[in-house]
Amino acid sequence: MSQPNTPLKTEVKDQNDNFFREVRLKKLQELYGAGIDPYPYHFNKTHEAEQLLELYNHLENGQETEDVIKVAGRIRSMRNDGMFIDLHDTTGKIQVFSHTDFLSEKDLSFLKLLDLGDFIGVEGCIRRTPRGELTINSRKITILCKTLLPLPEKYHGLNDVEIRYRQRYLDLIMNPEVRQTLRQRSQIISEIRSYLVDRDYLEVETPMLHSVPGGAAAKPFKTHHLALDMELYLRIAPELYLKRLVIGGVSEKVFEINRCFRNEGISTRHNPEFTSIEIYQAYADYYDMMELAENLISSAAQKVLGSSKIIYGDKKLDLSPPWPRKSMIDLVKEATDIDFLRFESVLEAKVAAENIGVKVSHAENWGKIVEAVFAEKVEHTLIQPTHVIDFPREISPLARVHRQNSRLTERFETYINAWEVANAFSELIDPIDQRERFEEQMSERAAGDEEAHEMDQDFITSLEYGLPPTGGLGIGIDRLVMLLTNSPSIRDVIAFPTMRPKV
RNA sequence: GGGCGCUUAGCUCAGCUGGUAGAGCAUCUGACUUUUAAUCAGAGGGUCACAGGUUCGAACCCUGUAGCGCCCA
Repeated sequence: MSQPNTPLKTEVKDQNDNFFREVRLKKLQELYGAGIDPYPYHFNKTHEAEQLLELYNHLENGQETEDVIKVAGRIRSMRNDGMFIDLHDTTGKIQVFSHTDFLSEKDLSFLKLLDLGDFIGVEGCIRRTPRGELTINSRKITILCKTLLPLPEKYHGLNDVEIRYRQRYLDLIMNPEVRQTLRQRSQIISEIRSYLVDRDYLEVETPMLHSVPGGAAAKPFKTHHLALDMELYLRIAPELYLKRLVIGGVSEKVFEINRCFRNEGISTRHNPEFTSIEIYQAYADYYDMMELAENLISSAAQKVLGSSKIIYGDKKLDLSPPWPRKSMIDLVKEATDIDFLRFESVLEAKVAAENIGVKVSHAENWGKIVEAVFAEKVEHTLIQPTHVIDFPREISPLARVHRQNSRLTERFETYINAWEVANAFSELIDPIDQRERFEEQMSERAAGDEEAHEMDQDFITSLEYGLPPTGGLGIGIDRLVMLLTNSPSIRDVIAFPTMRPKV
């Protein structure tokens, strides 16, 4: 229960904020006093700012019209005591002109109650000023929302990265490129979705709450269900559920675009919650998935940016398919002159890795050693899109054994700008092999690898009812959006990145 | 987890060798009234992230803490 006599609690940071609020609260009271509702319910706008700029593109300097239009937006600038207002809506800016020729004394005095940041609706006639600015001669201004706090400074804007991420709404108001990036994110996801839906892939949803976290090597977030009194985990990947759907035959082709959660550190390329797409296609193998990855990504770039050649930082990236396919073993051989397939024992591989300065103290099997050498010696060289194919079996417990070499699997990861952007396999469909892989993972877990996969008995059971040959592909949406929007940090492409609470 | 750096007015930033707080924008008052970061005059606005320490004296030096950033694992 709230106490009736306690003053209204606000999010005000300090006394100075109060000073700015006091001024605006006074204006708010004056609006009420004049019988004006500072928070009305509705406004009938007829045009967007950008639309007007196009519609009246032909209007010459100094030319006036009798066309009455209505626009709405936020006041971003006022000059000459409110005589000139820059009104911004989500499409752009239009200038509003208020003059005694068109407005009463009462209307003009109302202007004094407006502040930068307030939302207003304007009705008036379109003209172009002698200096060429498209302008509305206002006949009537309606306040649509009185603001209580001032916006950051208009010229230098908002730079403080901490405020930008914590109060993203301010970042969005002040920085057009932030709006642009988030709009492009939406478009990219939308294009990926329609590419797949157009080709008869079925979009599905699988659980976010897992009793056994699976489908990836990662530490999960733990939570608790009260009524069932049980531990649950936020999912680290949807993989095992999506395969169950293919087993069930809801569709031969399914995909899910949704959040995953991994309990690990934060960096410019990692956020604890991130968006991925996973796609499964019956009767397909990893070669089909390579083509799908290339087509999905290049067509998204084409649709959203108008080109499959993109610029990221100081690099030019060409996403036009096809992308080179190189085996992990060969890439390591090219970089180090060492053919790890030669080594039959873990010890031989370990010595070879250590001889070239790669630390493998925690790598207790051949596959992990190869992976460590790859990560250190090769990864940073993979700037242009490259499918790295044929991963060691030990680090790929959900991928099918390679048809030519039983030490490897039919798995690939796609690297762009040295980042892992996609991960895909010919899925392991043999239930007996899958059980053995899980058992190997369990012994690694017992040996201290917290990220090793857990046994999922129901998944094995589902495989025993039969998963057809299937190709699976996962793409990290956030990193893809970073690449396509030239964003240096993953936080730039996530509207509300994870932050530690302040105070 | 480790290293380096940042934190000063609402915002953007100065602040010298340690001597007690500055500018622009924003706000308020007034002038002006077809401006384009409008202009002019004046005013108000500070727990210098937080907590200790050194010192006659700390935004500044030292230690710790917090948040944030970059790099590394």
